[in-house]
Parts: sequence; C-alpha cells; structure tokens
Amino acid sequence: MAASERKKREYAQREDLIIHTARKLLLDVGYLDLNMDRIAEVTEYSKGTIYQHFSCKEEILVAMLSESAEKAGKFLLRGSNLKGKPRERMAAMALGYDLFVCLNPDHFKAKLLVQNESIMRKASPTFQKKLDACNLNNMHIVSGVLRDAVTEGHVKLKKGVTPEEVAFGLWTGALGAYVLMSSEVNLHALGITDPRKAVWENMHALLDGFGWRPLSKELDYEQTRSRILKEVFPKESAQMGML
Amino acid sequence: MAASERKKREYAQREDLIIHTARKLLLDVGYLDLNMDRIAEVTEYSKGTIYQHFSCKEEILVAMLSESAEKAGKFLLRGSNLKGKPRERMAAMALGYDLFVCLNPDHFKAKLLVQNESIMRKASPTFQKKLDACNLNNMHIVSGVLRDAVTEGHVKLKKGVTPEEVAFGLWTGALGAYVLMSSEVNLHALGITDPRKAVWENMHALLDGFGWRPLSKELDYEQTRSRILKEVFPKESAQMGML
DNA sequence: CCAATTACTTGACGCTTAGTCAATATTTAA
DNA sequence: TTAAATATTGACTAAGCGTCAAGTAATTGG
Repeated sequence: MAASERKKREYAQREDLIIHTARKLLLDVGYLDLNMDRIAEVTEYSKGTIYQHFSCKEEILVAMLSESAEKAGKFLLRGSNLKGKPRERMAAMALGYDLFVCLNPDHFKAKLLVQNESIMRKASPTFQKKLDACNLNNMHIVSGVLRDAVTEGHVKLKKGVTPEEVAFGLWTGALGAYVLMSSEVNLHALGITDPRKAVWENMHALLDGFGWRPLSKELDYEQTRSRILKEVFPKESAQMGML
Repeated sequence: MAASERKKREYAQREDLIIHTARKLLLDVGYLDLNMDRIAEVTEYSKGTIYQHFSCKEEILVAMLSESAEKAGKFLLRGSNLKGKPRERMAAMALGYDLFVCLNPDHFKAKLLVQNESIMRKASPTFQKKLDACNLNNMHIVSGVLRDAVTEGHVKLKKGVTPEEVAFGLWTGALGAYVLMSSEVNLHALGITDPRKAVWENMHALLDGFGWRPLSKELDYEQTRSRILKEVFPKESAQMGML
C-alpha cells in the first residue's frame, strides 16, 4: 500500500512542475501567448495529463497565485516576528512584502489577471477557495499586529474607524503601487523615480496620520529599516543588493 | 467636398458605437466571453468593418479605457475647481473620482485588463499613446493642486519627498482600493463593510501624515464633503443616493 | 444621366488553441 | 502471469481571431 503514498507524492510533484512551468512561461511570453500545448511540451507531459490536474488554463493561474500568496504570507510572518514595537513590526511586514514582490515578479502579473472576475470565475471552487483562504490568512497577519498596537495603546483609532479599515488602507496603498509597478505605466515619466521608496514613505505618512506611535519624528525609521533588513531578511536583501 | 466631412463624422460615430457595445458586453459577459463576432452582431456591422477601426480585440479595450480616463479627468477637473483650500480641492477630486468609478463600473474592469502588459502590448502605438496621454493629464490635475498647496505653504514636504511621490501615494491608495472593489475579493468577509468610506478616511489620514493643513482635526471634512457633493457634483451624488 | 473610379462592407476561409475522449500503455494486485 | 485498475496520450472537435478577395455603394467627371 506504499504505492498510493508514492502516487500522491508524484501527483503533487507534477502539479508543482506544471505551476512552475506556467509561471516561467507567463513571465517569458505573457498571458495571451501562454498556451496549454506549450505547457505540455515544456513539462514533457501531454495535454491530457495537464487537464488531469487543472480544469482550464485560468485554474493554473489561480493555483500559481495561491502558491505565491502562501509564500508572501511567510514573508509577512517573518516580518511580524521582529523584536520591537508594533509599528516597527508593521514596517517589517511591509518591507518583507516588498522583498517578496521584487523576488517574485510573476506574482503581480498573475494577480492582475486573476483579480479579474471573468478569469477567476473559470477556476473551480476548490481552487478559488484556496486562494481566498491564503488572502484571508495574510490579512489576519497584518491586522493582528495592528490589533496589538491598539491593545498596547500605541494607536487610538478615531471613532467609527476599525482596525480592518486601517489594514485596508495599508493593503490598498501597497497593492496599487505594485499594480502600477508591474504594469506598463511609465512611472519615471510621471516623476516617480523610486516607487518602492515612495511606498515606504507613504506608509509611514499614513501611520503617522493615524497617530500610531512612535511617529516618524519620534523614531528614526531609516535605522529600523536597516535593522529589519539585517535581522529578518539578511539573505533576501543581500540578493536584492539592499544592504 | 462636404461628403468627406460627413464621412469622418460617420466614422467617429461608428467607432463610438463599437466602443460602447464592447463596454456593454464586457460588463455583461466578462473578458473571456467578449468576442469580435458578438460585437459585430450587436453593432450590426460585419467583422471586417470592426477591424477597419481596431486592429484587435485588445485595442478596443485600450480605446475604451482612454475614453473613460478622459471622462474621469473631467470629474477630477471639476473637483479641482472647488472654491476653497487646496486640501479641500484635493478631497473634491477624490470624491469626484469615487463618483466616476461608481457611475462607470466598466472602467476598472477594463483597467485591470489593460494594466496587463501582455494585453496593452497588442494595441497599436497610436492607441497606447492616447491612453498614456490621458493618464498623464489626470496625474497633472492632481499634482497641480498639490503644488498649489506647497507654494501656498499649506504643506511642507519632508526633505527628499517630491510632490509627485505624494500624488503617487494618493493615486496608489485609490487605485488599490478600486481594484479590490471591482474584483472578486470578498471585502465584507475581511471586515470592510464600507470600502468607499475607508478610502476617504485613509486619504485624510495620509494627508494628515504629510502635515497638509488644515489637518482633519482642524477642519470638519465631513462638512466639506457635503459641500462638495452639493456644489460640485449635485446631479451625480443624487444619482448615487448620497445627498 | 451614365460610366469609371474610389471607398466601404462583407462573410467565408485559414489558422491557432482550448478542451475532450477513445485508444493505448503502465501499474497494481491477486 | 494475468486481469483489472489506473495513467497517459494525441488526434479530434469546436470556437474564435484576424484576413482578404469579391461584392456593394458612393462619388466624381464627362
């Protein structure tokens, strides 16, 4: 009966292979030229076998996104474990996510597509739910740190403003920025020479605006930034040439 | 020689018809089921005639987006003309854009797709450039108000922070939020019951964070909000049931 | 008013690709 | 060893994009 165990493992491996191949092809040729025959050819399986794993092309994209969302979650989690004040931990999560996006340029490419309901809808509920769960989990990691800050009295939210709404603000700021960065918009022409730095600055302005202590005039977050890179993401930031 | 004038008009009219038909179909059936035969059928022209106007399906999307980006620009402009302090004018622009997005639900659907380089790339340079110009123009309207605020001394940007980077922050916050709203993400499940309100709150937090006077504790922006709706967008806000 | 020319319109056709499924090969279990 | 179960294949169907030769309508000049 050991065979069925091995079979399962082989199945999972093949699924990984398909996802990774699709990922590579998406980066290389873009969505419109990403086709199933090519995926079959590169994976050295036939189309029929590919369809054994995924019901359609779009489902592969959703699976791809789930996988990288999980990976992103690990970066967030590592950031949240920084020794320090909640706001520093929040900064570490932002930086972690930034590193993740830079190290996984296909993530936002897939995200832009899958965000589109017409594409998401084609995937089977199983895969849809898995992606939803990943996103929810990541949201929880962020709002958890925010809740720590509230209970520890570092930030007092205005009446009617919920922690989720603040997390939403952080989320949308980053999302919008990475959407622009991974799309064809010429940011340089718009006067944005370093969008990643702008995201960092804007996040701190937002947190200052909510009155989340220590404010950026009370603590040198540039120093925190160096500490985060050194303590939490040494390997990744070296890889990105940020140290 | 009056004939050629009429011809031009007819050509432009047909182009509008195609764009509007595609817009309607995109909303009805989604990107994956949006096809050229259907557009031809609904417009009551043949496929060949459609291709006389647009080189491919994706080019129609780009044209569609240009048109609605222009429309959005008008809302921004109207907002920027509010009588009041620059920060109030900025708020009016945000509110105007919000109204625009709500009144044109197809805009972000198309934007999500066209943001994808693989799709944008298929359109001919002429259409690409037109869209770029629209986006640039809209960006200028926003950063213009910001520059007014800087010259009038209402906001003093930290050393190294440019007005464009702040505009970028506003832009990305709104973009990310509308991307989420027009996508399949279940915001309610994430604890976001009123994302549009959250966008408004987060914008003010961001502007407060940059120290843009009057801060939200110095001026009742809820009152400003009512004034904006009444003075600048009476018809639209009535249509949305916001008055 | 008619013929020649030009401009517009058409839809059948070629080609690519998603997704299916009957035939084939391989593995498992008795 | 062999029958049943399972996995794999790739030819095939259907559908849609984009083309283009042939047909239709408008315009112009005589």
